[in-house]
Parts: sequence; structure tokens; C-alpha cells
Amino acid sequence: MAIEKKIDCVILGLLSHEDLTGYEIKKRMDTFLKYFWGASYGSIYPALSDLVKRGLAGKRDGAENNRRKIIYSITEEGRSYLKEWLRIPVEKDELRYETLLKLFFGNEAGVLQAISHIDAFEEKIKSELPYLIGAADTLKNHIEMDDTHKYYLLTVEFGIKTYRAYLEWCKEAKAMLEKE
Amino acid sequence: MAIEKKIDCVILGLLSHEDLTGYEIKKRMDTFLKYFWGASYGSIYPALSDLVKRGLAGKRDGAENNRRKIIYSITEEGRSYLKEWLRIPVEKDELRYETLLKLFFGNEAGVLQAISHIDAFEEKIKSELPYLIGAADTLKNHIEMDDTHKYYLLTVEFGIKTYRAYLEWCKEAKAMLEKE
DNA sequence: CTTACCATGTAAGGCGTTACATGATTCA
DNA sequence: TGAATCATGTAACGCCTTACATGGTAAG
Repeated sequence: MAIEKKIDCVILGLLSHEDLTGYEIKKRMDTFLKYFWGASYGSIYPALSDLVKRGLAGKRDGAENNRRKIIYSITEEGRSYLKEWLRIPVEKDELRYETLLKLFFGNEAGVLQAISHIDAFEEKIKSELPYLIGAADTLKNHIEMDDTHKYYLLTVEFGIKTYRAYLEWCKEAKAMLEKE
Repeated sequence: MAIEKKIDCVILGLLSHEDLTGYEIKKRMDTFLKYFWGASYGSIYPALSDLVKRGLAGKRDGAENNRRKIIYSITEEGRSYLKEWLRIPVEKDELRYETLLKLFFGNEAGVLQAISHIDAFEEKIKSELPYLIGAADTLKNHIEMDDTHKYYLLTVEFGIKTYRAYLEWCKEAKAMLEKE
């Protein structure tokens, strides 16, 4: 079992780029990490408190007007912790594709239902792909400026490649099911 | 929130193909569903008891010699339950790619470490791909015989397509990181 | 004026893994 | 005879999501 909790590492990773509020951390996850990682407020805020308690992050008040705001930053200890986690090999990559599960048992439900699941999957991928392509284009235009962008681009391109493979598969899978 | 627990659906799905023991269910998951779903004994056995309690599965003794063995089968109620789950749209497909996470924060650790994570990922994919290709070939040779095979083939081809996309990405990602 | 967004947090409960516990059989 | 595989199960615990609770601000 891992000593490092993933949520801590993600937060620390984001804080290694810039100081952020809990709300902003969630935002970053929902945009940059969306297609390969996710977390809810219910895990982010407690993790943030815990990180501060352990000295891996610091907090400061950043309130403007009447709006409360707590800005978190990474400490030196936090940076070491992150580096150590980055150094050790990946434990496991996990996927839980409900779409494939429903497809695997498709004979119970029939061809039409299988196709409708593939259609829904295809729609979702098609709607997300332009965003990824847009992000890649933007990143390519100022790759020299910031090193973090280079790594971000890497993950975006992973997304683009796999999404395109998904779309190809959707087409072929439907063709196979329809020729009957 | 879903009323249906995924573990119940997976088990019921496997039982819709054939009668199985808990041990065999785990085996099926570790082979057929491996690259898009997983579960441990700690979730399978309790789920099985629960399924019987709710009348969705039946159990019978299948002991041979001195070896105890409990064979589970799907009931009519179980089949309806499965069909209903199969009918409703997919809730969500989830992935948690630790590899991409470590890569996203790669600037903290440097190019060499990023490459070593990609290498490890590539190795894993390369070692699993032949198994998928072998499965696809076998399935293609008796696709007419059994309808369940057709759907199994669909998921295997999903695996092959995405794995190939992964490998392409690995190559390009490393090339990008190395040109420096 | 109301909807969407900014912003933080807690409590309950679900889900599932890991580790443990036990014991038979098969094969080298 | 020891390792691998067959076979079933429980207990502790961790992690996370959902739902709830609260309140300010910006924009239409």
C-alpha cells in the first residue's frame, strides 16, 4: 500500500505551480486534469487542512471585500514530499469503463442497446475533443516560456491520441454490430 | 446516485453467461475485464451473499472430493435486474491515471524521471498487448458460434486500439522530452 | 431579482481494498 | 515437501462521494 495519499499529491502538485484556494484547486482539476483524474470538495478541503497540519502546505488569508478566501501555498517540506512521490514508480493506473462493461454483457440486452451506449460514448468524446485540441494549440504557441506547459501539453496529447482512438473504435464497433 | 451497485452488475453479468464460483468470478475479471474493470475477493464474496439474499442469484453446493465449492447462478429476477441496468444510460466512465498525474507535475522532478515513468508505462502496455491480440484472433475464428463472443471481441478491440494509441503517444512523448 | 458563480466546510454513509484466517489439492 | 493454485470468507480501515449548510458577489 502506498504511504502517499493521491489527493495530497495532486494538491501539492498544483500548489507547486502556483498558490491557490481550495475552490481554484477544484477548478484546475475540472479543467486540466479532468480526463484522467477527479476529486470533490469533500476530499479537497479536508486534505488541505491536513496538509497544513503536517507542514506540507501553508495557508494565508486572501480575503477581498467581504469575500472570504484562503490561499494555500506549498512549503519546502511539501515540495520534498511531492518530489519523493514523483520519484517512486507508478503504483497503478486504474480505469473503470462502465460503457465497456455494459457492452461486454451486451448479448443480454441486444444490438440496439449496445449501439446506443456506443453513441452516447461517442457524443461525449466528440464534445470534449475540440477543447483538448484547442488547449494543445495554445500550449504549442508558448512552449518556450514555461516548463510546466511542456508537461501539461504531454498529458493533453495523451488525451487527444486516446480520444481519436476511441472515435475510430466507435465507428468500427457500430459497423460490426450493424452488419446483421 | 445510482441504485445499482456496479459490483452486483458485473457479477450478474458474468453469471448471465455461465454458472460460476466466487473464485472463478474473480478469475474472469482478472482476464476478460482486466483492462477496464477490477474487483477483489473482499468485495466479490459479500456481494455474492447479498445477491442470494435478494433473490437475484442462487447458490448450490458443487463440492468435489474434499474441496468445498459453491456454485452461483443467476435467477430470473437477477436477469431482469441486469437487463434494467443494461438499459439505462452509462453514468460515468472513470479513469485514474497516476502516470499522467506524475507527468503533469513533471517539471518538479525533471525530464529523466518523466521519461522513466513513460518507459514503465510503455513496458506494461507492450507486455499486455499480445494477449489482447491473441484473444481477438481466437474470437474472430468462432464469432458465429456464440453471441457473447461478439461483445467480448468488441471490448478486446477497444483495448487493442487504445493500447496502440498509448504506444504511439509514448514514442512521441519521449521524443519531445529528449530533444533538449 | 434571480441565476450563476465564488467560496468554504461538515456529516453520513457507501464502497472497496488490504490483511488476515483457514484449509485442501496438484505438481515439480 | 514445498510452492502454486483452488477456494471461501471476515474485519479493519481508508478514502471518497453525496448531500447538506451557509453566505457573498456579479451579471443579465
